[in-house]
Amino acid sequence: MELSEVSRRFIVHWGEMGTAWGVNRTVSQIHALLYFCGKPLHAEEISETLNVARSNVSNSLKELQNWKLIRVTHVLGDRRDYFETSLDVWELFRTVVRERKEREYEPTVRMLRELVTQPEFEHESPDAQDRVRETLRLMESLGVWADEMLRLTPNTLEKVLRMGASVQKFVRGTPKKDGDDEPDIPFIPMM
Amino acid sequence: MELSEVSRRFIVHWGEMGTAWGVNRTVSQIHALLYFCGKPLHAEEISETLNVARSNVSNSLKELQNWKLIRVTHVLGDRRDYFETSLDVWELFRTVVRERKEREYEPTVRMLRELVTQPEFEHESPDAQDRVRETLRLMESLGVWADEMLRLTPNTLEKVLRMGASVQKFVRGTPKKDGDDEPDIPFIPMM
DNA sequence: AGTTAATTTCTGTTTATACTGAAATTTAAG
DNA sequence: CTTAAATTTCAGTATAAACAGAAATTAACT
Repeated sequence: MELSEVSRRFIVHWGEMGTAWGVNRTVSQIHALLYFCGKPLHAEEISETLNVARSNVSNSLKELQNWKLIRVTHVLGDRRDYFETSLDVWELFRTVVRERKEREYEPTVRMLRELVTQPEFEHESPDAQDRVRETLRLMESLGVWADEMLRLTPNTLEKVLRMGASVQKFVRGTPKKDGDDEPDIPFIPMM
Repeated sequence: MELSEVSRRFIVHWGEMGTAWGVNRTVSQIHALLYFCGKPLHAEEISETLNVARSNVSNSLKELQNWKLIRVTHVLGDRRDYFETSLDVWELFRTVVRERKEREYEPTVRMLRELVTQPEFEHESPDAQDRVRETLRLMESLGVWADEMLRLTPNTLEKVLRMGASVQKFVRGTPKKDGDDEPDIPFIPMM
């Protein structure tokens, strides 16, 4: 398939950022391609379009399936597997968050939980104990919050996000004109 | 410095996760060490404690400074630089979010903004145009929201996080008993 | 200025990951 | 069952990042 200059730029950039996002270039490029084109493609076409080895495409597609970012489809009278991604960017976003939570976050929560329940943990300095416990607390709060957000539809999620500023007012009263907000306002649960 | 078994486990795990978090093992280990110990350390001591080359420590400390996660301090009658990290895990969290936003997110927003303003962009299929524009919209919403959250004190931030469920009720009315929420509820701005 | 401690920079090595091309396997159709 | 297409696995290569150790630089004290 011939790529337009615009799509090429989109895909190349996505590939470059992939590294920062925790996937390799090819994986990221393939996903960008499927998203931009908006139609199912087979491996051979991907391979030719992006100029990467067929086997590389195969492995990258498997990786994208692990991420739950693509699914297989078929076209009548064609044996080949076609791959497509959701075209709803909010849904994609949720999928990525869900996966990253599992990979980058849950393992540490588990470790911390185990650590604080060990008898030897009590031998640490009280300050260090507090720090570890606070870390666990933060991560658990984040986890609960993320799960709640992930339960929302993309549509609702977008609204919640747009509410950001309002939520702030709600929690802490009137916002300050400039600089950081006041350090400590008692929390009144809302309902 | 001699590490306890608990601290060793903490530091080793942190180091392993570092890769998934976008920093290398040593960088992550050093930060874990400084956080766990809760007192300033000089490079030599870090080097000995973690068994990594002095030069590696030097570079990793610089990297941690780029991340704004550590600062230099000094002790009277000692020429050496001592390094310490904030012991407030919420502040650390904010710092990391701020940095990651800049590194993993802003570049793409910039790219998308440029892309949609190019004249050639209009030649793409309307659907592809929409997808790119929606992607930009999502990322800009996220960015605004994140900036708002980052403006809060750690204390307030924690409260906002704990409000997660309530916010949801607020946006979409009563939560459903099970499964996904309803797809489309009109949004009534709150204030 | 000279000396020594402290830190950084540099170069080469190691390690991990990405990738290619070929071989092997699987899958579907005849 | 045979054949051919499609896909995956595998082994070797390339690339990039992490790291160690030495050399060079910087900074403090005499």
